[in-house]
Amino acid sequence: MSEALRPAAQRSATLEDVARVAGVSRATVSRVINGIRNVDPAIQESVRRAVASTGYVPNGAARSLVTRRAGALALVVSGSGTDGRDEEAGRTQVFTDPFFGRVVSGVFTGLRPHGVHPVLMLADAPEAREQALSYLKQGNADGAMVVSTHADDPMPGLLLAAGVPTVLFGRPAAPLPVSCVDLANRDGARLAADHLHARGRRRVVTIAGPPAVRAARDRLEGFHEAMARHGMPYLPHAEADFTQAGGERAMTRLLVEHPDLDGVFAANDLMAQGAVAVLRDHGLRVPEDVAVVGFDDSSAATAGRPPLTTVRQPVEEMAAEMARILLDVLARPGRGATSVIFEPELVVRRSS
Amino acid sequence: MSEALRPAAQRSATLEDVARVAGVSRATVSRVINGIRNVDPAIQESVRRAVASTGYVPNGAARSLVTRRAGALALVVSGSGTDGRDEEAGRTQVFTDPFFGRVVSGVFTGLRPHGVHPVLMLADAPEAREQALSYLKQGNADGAMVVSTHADDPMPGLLLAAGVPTVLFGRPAAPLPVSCVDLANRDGARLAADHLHARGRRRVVTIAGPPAVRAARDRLEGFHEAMARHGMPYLPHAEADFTQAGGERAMTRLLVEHPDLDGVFAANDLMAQGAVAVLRDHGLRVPEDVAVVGFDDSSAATAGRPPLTTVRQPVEEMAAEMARILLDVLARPGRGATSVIFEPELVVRRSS
DNA sequence: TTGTACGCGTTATCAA
DNA sequence: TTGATAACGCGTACAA
Repeated sequence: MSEALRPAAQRSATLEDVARVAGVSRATVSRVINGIRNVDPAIQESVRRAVASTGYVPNGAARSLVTRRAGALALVVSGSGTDGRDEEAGRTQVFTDPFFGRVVSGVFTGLRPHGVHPVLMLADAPEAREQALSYLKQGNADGAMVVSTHADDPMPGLLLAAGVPTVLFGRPAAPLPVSCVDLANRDGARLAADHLHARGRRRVVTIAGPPAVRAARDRLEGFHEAMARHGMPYLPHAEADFTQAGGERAMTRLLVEHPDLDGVFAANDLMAQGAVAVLRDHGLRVPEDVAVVGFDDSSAATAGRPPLTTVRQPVEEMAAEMARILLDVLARPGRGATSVIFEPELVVRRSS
Repeated sequence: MSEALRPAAQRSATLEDVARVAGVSRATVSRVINGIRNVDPAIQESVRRAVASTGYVPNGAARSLVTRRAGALALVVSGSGTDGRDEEAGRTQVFTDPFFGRVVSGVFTGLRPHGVHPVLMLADAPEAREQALSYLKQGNADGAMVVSTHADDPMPGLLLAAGVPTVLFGRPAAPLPVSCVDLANRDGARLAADHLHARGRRRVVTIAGPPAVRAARDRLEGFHEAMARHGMPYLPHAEADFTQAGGERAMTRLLVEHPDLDGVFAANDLMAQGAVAVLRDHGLRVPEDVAVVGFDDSSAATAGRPPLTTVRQPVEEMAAEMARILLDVLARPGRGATSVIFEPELVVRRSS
């Protein structure tokens, strides 16, 4: 149709245009733009003027075609699919979890100084995984940060096989040669155990996370180990799904089977919050009757009443480090895998 | 250095390679890849085989250089900066809010069918805005979905001026010719008002959101209008920042000034949750002594005790629609701005 | 239906 | 220090 229909269809200025205006060659303009030295200051100035007057902005595609850099990194949320539930509800569940928000926040902290943006990818089903993988193989992102929920998540392996620079949040299940950041989950659980024991709790139960999640298993095992050292080798526990509702259901079951319990350790704050709610529903006082300890020190820990004693996981710092590691791998490839393990910390509040 | 140091540095296959293997021209391979008809089935087959054997994957940069399409859309969180607080803490605040998670979830719903991924951008300060803007101008994303917190956010205007296809979550403050999705916030507030009035509450207070947020203002005004129609023209209100902690502070203040209040309307669920906590701290029963109504129907509404009566904002649907509109604008440009207003719905739970 | 050939906007190499 | 010029990998008129 007529050009008139697209008023501002003005092909945006190219290097060529700037060069013409400045009266130099494309190459020189490119050098100025990319801050390469060896350019006459006077020429630099006139080029800058030309850039301003033409409103020139480099074309990202052309640039990455030749540099082989996309200037973007993927943040892959690699899940297990939404076990039969409504698909969108499952997604909302994942993205609404404070954990996800903290990861995003930390990633920004790590990426911002480099002017890189994260592209979000959800790999929660085979097709979605393929889609994400092909997107990465196309070079639309230079590397991937992966936070996966299931221990048997195939994504890390697939990325590695595809040669995509990758860093994981959480150690890989199989011993893959891949960089990662993680928390010393067992240590964290031990802190909780020692604390509950020191508080004189002797009938303690655990609300564990999904056994398919490595961090969940580590927390459970670490807790049980520590309690065993305190002379309490057999502890009841119920499994839940890291949600508050799941925590409520688990607490309800445990309360039926062990009405005399006096301490609860939950593998994350959301479930701990659910536990507190159920305990109070049953007329039990927290912490007088039952002490509750959570895990993560997320916003959920301070949202309820009473605020939760919890094991702090510095998610933001970890995510920022994950981003930095990836950036580093990109900057000088060929280096071996790095892994950084963070130490948890007990935060005592009023629930214990 | 020596090539040997980079084992798998094998330049990935190009169209050219595939063509050679299949014994056809680049053009034909391209046609097969892009599903263009008029290709002999036999040739199609041999091309596919060649693609498989070479492990060919199209190069995104080269492709978008010629198609002028990035295949990515930006999700811009355009804030006001972190009013003096710690920068990362403010970010975590934003990303941890259930609202953000729901937006992300909905965006995925809208984008997934088209194989497009959202690249996340945080424009919470002048530099960040510039960075985001230039990223978009470089063509790294084909359009932007903007959820901005402040009414006087310059981002929509800047994007429009830059010619970036844009859709807003929430009407623009100034009457810009830009597409958007929004909620009929005043109607929602009216639902809450009518409900509280029907419940016989006559000493009602409001916890409003930041006046700089348009939705917050609309909810406050809508509530007051409706209450005025019920014969209660003057209602006390306190302003907070949409966080639970803010809600707690506001509730505390209101309680001091109006110890006899019997109803609270909060402009979002997080603040309502905070209000409930404070009310219970003061020995007041919800809903017997004080009825509380929230807004959003986010996960916070069902997290606490009692679960909140609230005005449902279908954030996921709205975000999905925002994505679809943007996709549509991209598909056929030159169309006027579309705006879709969603209707809120009262969800009665036990807090009122 | 297939192939040829050009252009997309940069960066980078090599002379000058 | 600067300027030609060759890639980079792909889509697509146009010709065959």
